[in-house]
Amino acid sequence: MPGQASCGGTYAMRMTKAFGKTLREKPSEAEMASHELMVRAGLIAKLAAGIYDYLPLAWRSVRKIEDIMRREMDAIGGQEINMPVVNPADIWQESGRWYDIGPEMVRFKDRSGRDMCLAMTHEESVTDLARRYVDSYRQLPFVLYHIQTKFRDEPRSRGGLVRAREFIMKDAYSFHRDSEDLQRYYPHVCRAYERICNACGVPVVKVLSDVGMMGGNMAHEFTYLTDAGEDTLILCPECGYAANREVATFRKERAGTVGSELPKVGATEKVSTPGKNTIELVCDYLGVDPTASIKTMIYFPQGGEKPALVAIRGDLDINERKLANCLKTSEVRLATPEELEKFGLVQGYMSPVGLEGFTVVADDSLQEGSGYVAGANEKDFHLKNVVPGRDFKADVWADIASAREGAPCPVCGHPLDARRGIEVGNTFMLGTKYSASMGAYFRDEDGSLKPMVMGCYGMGVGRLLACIIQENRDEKGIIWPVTVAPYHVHLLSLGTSARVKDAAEGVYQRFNEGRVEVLYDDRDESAGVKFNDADLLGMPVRVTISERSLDRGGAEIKLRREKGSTIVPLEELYATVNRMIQEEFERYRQD
RNA sequence: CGGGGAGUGGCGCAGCUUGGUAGCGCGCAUGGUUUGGGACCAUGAGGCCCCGGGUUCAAGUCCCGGCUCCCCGACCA
Repeated sequence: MPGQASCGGTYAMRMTKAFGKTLREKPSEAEMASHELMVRAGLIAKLAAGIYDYLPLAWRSVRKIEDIMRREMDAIGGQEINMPVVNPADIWQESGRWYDIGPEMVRFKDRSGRDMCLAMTHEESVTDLARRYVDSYRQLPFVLYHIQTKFRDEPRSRGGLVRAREFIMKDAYSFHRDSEDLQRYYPHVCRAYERICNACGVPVVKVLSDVGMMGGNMAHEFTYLTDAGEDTLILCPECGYAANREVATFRKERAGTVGSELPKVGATEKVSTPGKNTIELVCDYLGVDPTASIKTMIYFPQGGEKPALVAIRGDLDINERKLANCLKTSEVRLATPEELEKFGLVQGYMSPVGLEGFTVVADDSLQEGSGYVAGANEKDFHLKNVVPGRDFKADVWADIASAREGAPCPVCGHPLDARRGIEVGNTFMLGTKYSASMGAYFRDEDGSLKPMVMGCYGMGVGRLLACIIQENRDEKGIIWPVTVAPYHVHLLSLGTSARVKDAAEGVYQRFNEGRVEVLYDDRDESAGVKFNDADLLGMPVRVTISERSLDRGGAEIKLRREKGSTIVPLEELYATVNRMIQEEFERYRQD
């Protein structure tokens, strides 16, 4: 069958022989629909928090998902390899990540005391491979990928396979002569990613994202939109702008502020504002709009040396991801009230005016306008007529504001939407972060030695499986897209009469010989149990054989995703079922 | 790591307030009756009530400590 993944040569399975069972009730551990269904249908079993067994049905799907990934990665020049789960520490020390990454990476010593770790991703090992095998620009570009189990000791696993600690991931790495070549290649990966997700029945949107621990200069996420998601995306319904909230921008338009109406303001003026320790209270009290006020917070960068004083327009919120990025640190932490006290500051009355010893970071929203209200750095007092640049200087001017629903789109100005989603895959333009630090150089045409320019592209296999089920289901159970269904056909017999049994066995035989992927419910169960299990397990085509169907002339055929059914004579069953499967595949055909 | 919740046969839960023989539904086993939407009858098996300490004549229940798991947040793919 075209485009059809094989499952190790096993086409048919009797339910009386199949390992696993279905659960009638919702397991207490499951919150998300996909998680509940995967446990109830006997797809996965939890061994520990975030650590799961994949049972036979799930594993068949996993292999089909992987084959779709292979097909698409091969189509854009990928070559599959496999890299070790266990890495020696030294390559991670070379890249620096041994020191940057926290306890989410599992570290241990081997018997001779050598530092080792469980690779949570494979930039280091693939870069090591590249530096040992590549000498010349003539060998570039190339793309390697592998599909492998990874372990990250997540602070909080959730949603079954959505966020597991041990998970299967497809990771691809491309190596280029220069960044232009990477930029030419990058869109091909993005297209492949969309094709993979679409082939699996999971719609995704491509959004701008933070580079995170990978480093590099540009990154996208491929996100499945669902309320059960854990990422927040900022989307423009008008022009298609899409970004993770971590990096999303927006137009900081001003609406009738004091500053814009009064280009020239006098010296700052200290005013009494007893008890007015929030933007809302102080603005109400002084009768000014929050857009004419300055919000000030103190943060400590990771490592915690010099604190940062962060100023932003009063109506906006600080985006800690953006702040961390512009402070060139991995994360930031808000100062506690006790720490503020040590600096002689009071929460609610702070401002950058007249303070020293801080890295002052100001949001670019404050670059325009003047005559702001800001804290006086004294309890119960604020300052009026504060002019950024005149009354305080910032060490860094940057966009550190958090985009939110309703803010104007940075591209077209239309109000933005905020949606939840699950990140299925990501693509990074890494640049030379790893090749330069690990010495992966090549000789270019002009004789010069250059670091290879890299891209890396990850996609979670188990997470995609969870998304497939989250998206393709109803109140009765899973509705597998045929492309990734464990079996294509669910054959069930009702009743114990020899007539029915013989007919069902005959059909099963015929399907088996014809290599139709069929799950045969040959159990001695009541009709209700069999139908409900068939709905729960969700194979695309259901074939029912019973006294009633035989009286009506054959077997009943029903698509899981549709309501109606038809009776087909037994002689025509094989051909009809094959045609229906073909038609189902057509629905997921790409291009 | 902060906040909340839960650990009782395989699964889902009650019992704990007010200490006194460990229960229900589903599942499982055996026999029988059933078979188009989670059937019925009968019989039966299955428990370190998360762990450790304490109080008490007596602890699933009260007290102290710990572990595990789930949810929200932080963080992350």
